[in-house]
Amino acid sequence: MQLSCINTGVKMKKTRNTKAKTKIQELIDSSSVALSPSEIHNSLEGICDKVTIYRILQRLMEADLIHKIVDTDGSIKYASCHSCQSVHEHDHVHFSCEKCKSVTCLDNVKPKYELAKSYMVSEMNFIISGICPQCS
Amino acid sequence: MQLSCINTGVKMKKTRNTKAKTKIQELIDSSSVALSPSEIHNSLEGICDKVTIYRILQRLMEADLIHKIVDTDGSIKYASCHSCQSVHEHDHVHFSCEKCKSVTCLDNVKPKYELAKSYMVSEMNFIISGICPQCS
DNA sequence: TGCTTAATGCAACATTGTTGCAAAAGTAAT
DNA sequence: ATTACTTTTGCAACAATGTTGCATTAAGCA
Repeated sequence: MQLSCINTGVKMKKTRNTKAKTKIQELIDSSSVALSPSEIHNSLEGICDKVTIYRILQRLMEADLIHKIVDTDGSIKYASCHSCQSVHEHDHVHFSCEKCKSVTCLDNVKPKYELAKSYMVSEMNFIISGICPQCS
Repeated sequence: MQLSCINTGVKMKKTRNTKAKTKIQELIDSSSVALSPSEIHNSLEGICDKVTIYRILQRLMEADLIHKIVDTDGSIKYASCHSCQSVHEHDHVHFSCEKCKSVTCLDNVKPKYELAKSYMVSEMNFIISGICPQCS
């Protein structure tokens, strides 16, 4: 049984590889910065509806092919999962440049913190804003 | 010259203490969890327009009386500045409970990370989601 | 080729946040 | 207290982002 879903976990759903899905996945994979749904929509220039983009992004998330980043202003961006292979973790830092407005993954920068054991951690979103090396 | 603005920095603007501003400030100060603009609006039950709330929150931010937190889903919440007195820093961790949906400041939890010197840091938003002590 | 079901487009809607402008209210001086 | 000045507010209208239902289209398998 061939599944396009990488997730080897509990619930497997059959997902189909459509043109739009392939395009979006390629776009995110080839991008050095995280992309917002509207940026993706503009890049694809009417290849599909905005609703479709939201739904495809959701599917790519569930398939662990991309991950979501919440930017400093609360806007949502998506980036490819470069650093995570078998183990799927997004505990790395993101950087948001105030000048060029780019959001990038700092895959090898992982924050250390001490939390009381009474907290059960499932996810984290760590974004640092400032000026990136290219802009300074 | 008496100013209601704590910010001792460059540009000082005279701000007036209105009923709505006082109420909002009191509400945020007395809350143990971070509040969203709509939550504030509901709590105040029509004491003022939603536009006014956004503008007051902006003013309280500029006066360094409150700070903004971007939740896991990108929604914006505001919390009082308990931990920062003269030095105004928001380098502490926030916790977002998936069960009770509360966002709290962990004032004494400060993450450590190593960033290349080529990055100029100005702010950070670190939010960890999971289950809080009260819900587990 | 045909069947089943996932995926899409469209329209309509919900939420959040913003802008301009006239009216109201706070603050200081008279 | 009254006046004068400026900030603050309310209203309406708008913009951006994201969601839902449903009919239609198309992917993938037998």
